Amino acid sequence: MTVTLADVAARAQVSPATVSRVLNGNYPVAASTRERVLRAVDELDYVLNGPASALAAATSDLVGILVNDIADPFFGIMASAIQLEIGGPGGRAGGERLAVVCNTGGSPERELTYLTLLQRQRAAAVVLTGGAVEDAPHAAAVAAKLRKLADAGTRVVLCGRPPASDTGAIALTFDNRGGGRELTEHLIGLGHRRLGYIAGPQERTTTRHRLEGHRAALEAHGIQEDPRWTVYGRYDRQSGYEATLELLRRDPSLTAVVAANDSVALGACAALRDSGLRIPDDVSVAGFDDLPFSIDAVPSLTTVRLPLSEAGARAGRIAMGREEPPPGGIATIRGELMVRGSSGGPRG
Amino acid sequence: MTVTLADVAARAQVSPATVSRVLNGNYPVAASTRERVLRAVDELDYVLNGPASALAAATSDLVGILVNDIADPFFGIMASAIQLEIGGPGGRAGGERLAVVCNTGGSPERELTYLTLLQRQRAAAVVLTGGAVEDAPHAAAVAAKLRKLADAGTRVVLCGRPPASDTGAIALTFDNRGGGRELTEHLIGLGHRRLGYIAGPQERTTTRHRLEGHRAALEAHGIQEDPRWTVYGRYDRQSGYEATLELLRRDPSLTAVVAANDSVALGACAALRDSGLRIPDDVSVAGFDDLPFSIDAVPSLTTVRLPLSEAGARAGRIAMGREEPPPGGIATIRGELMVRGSSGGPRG
DNA sequence: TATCGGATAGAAAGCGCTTGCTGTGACGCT
DNA sequence: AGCGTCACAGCAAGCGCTTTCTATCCGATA
Repeated sequence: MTVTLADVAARAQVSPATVSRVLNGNYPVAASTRERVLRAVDELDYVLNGPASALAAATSDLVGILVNDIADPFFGIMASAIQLEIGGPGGRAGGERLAVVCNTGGSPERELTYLTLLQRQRAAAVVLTGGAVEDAPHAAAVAAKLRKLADAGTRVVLCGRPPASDTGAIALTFDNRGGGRELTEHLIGLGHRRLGYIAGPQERTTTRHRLEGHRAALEAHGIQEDPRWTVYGRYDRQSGYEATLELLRRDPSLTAVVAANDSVALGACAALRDSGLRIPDDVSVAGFDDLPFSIDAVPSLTTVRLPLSEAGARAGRIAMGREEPPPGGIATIRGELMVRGSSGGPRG
Repeated sequence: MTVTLADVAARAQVSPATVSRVLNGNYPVAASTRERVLRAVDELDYVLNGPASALAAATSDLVGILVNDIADPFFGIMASAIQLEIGGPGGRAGGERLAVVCNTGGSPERELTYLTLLQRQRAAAVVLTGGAVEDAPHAAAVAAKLRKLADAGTRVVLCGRPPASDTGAIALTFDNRGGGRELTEHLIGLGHRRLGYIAGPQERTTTRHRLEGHRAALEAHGIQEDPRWTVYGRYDRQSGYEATLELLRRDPSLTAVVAANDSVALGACAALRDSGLRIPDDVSVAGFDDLPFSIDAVPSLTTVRLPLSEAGARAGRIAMGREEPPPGGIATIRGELMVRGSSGGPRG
């Protein structure tokens, strides 16, 4: 039925071992023999049996990429960059590895299960993207899993995620706190004193860090924060829309709204517009991430650019062992403030 | 070093066979024994060796999802929906399958290589999303590969892709032609007579079908198309921007621009704005797909909604054998015209 | 009480590949 | 001429699991 190594060997009049070596190309094989084998492979249309090979060699060519939400370009862009470096066919790397993207949907359980699945497959490497959940038991469970993976020889890289100590994982972290701070300082510099903040899900590290940056900026400028000014939500447009209406209801005198990310900011813009407010004349809006669509918003969005592609590429290279990990296994990647049309001085 | 089935068996004082049966749960095992085994599994922190299991059972729990561009929400949304149905952890399905999304970047070679990789892994199913490339040799190669996969027992589903005859693949196709036609008829109905068209990459089926629909509408209404009115490009914003400037250069009297998809339309809007033209007062714009951000454009985008989530979910279910394939193995999914603010009557 | 059949558990044969070790000529050196 | 050295090629032992076939134990049946 299916063609096996042995069939190829028989056809090429060599031993299975030789065929294997030709295919893996890590052992001297005479040119003439190699050619004969290759011809047989071709003629028989032979396809290597991945599981068998993985079993025998105790390694596989699978690389896992965990993302929170594959429909969100934030993750899509990183995943794309990682995958390009991992290899996959046509990527920059030589070997053909199967880079697989796993969608956790932000659920801790699914994250854990995917890690187990990847462990089960004896993945060569795993890259986890996006913020982590701050639930202690879960964090411990993930850390334990990561350590186990690392012990088993799987390279583990965190991309845009806080370091997980004691796990042997390399971490490329985004400076969310610094970015948040810079963004809010920009608004304060424009003269804003009453700023609403639309945060992401409460339990995520990214949410907390960005918010901390925001608050640090307020504090540094002697602005007493009003608890009414913060609303938690999800990282999507609708959440931004609803949260903005809520903010407006709580305090109509706000002159600026800082959003947890660009999608949320877009929702905020829509809500403001629907409320008859002009941007930035009545209310300034700021986002985070600088996703491609942000520049197309009207007015274009002031935001903090995160080098998603670059970070992903680097994570991918490290995962493949093609780049030295940063000293200490941790690198912090800074964002860049992008001042655009959605922010301006407050009215009056 | 690593814990194996045998270790668990030893600890539970049973044979490896019994442990395997407990884990796979398809053979009668006494409750007390089962419990003992499960406890041993837990205590030893045993993780099944995927490759070994796949080898012995001659099947794997991998499901491949091929997408053109993972950074594009069009694919992200479909992939997400597919994955949810495939199972993956926490999905609707019971079994834990590893749904992996593979990013072809629109490259035929990578598409082919990924298919081989999946074949190598003995994937349980494969879902191909997005339009195909019209290059004959490549199409034949893909068809051959799909047939081989199907023969090997892998379920193959095409989602948003034209049928591939003789391959045993189930196809859920988007009615791009019909959608394109409807969209253009809407504009014609508003009074437009000079319509520019920004197409996608020339060699893609999706590009051709949408354009054919557009032209069919023109013809049906006795509008003689001017070759200058069509510009080919890529499916991204920048391409839309550039193409629009080109269209404006070629014929400044255009009163409407139809874009190959929403991203392109957004670029078109930006270009028009930058050229001092108002939307829709001076020029109407229309997109395709109705991605989430389309409603946030200013003005919001008239477009054709494609039920990406629904289609993806259905493809996923079919791939898992949980839904009957459509009669004949082919289903056409229609889009729905969404009339919004970016289209209006021509000036004058 | 002798016999059966159902319910479990085990033994063992692979699944298809990799790889350490063992030949085996051919070559170059002294 | 004799012998160490290479460059290759093959043997065979697994890798860790599944699954067929067989053995065993028991209560049930006649």
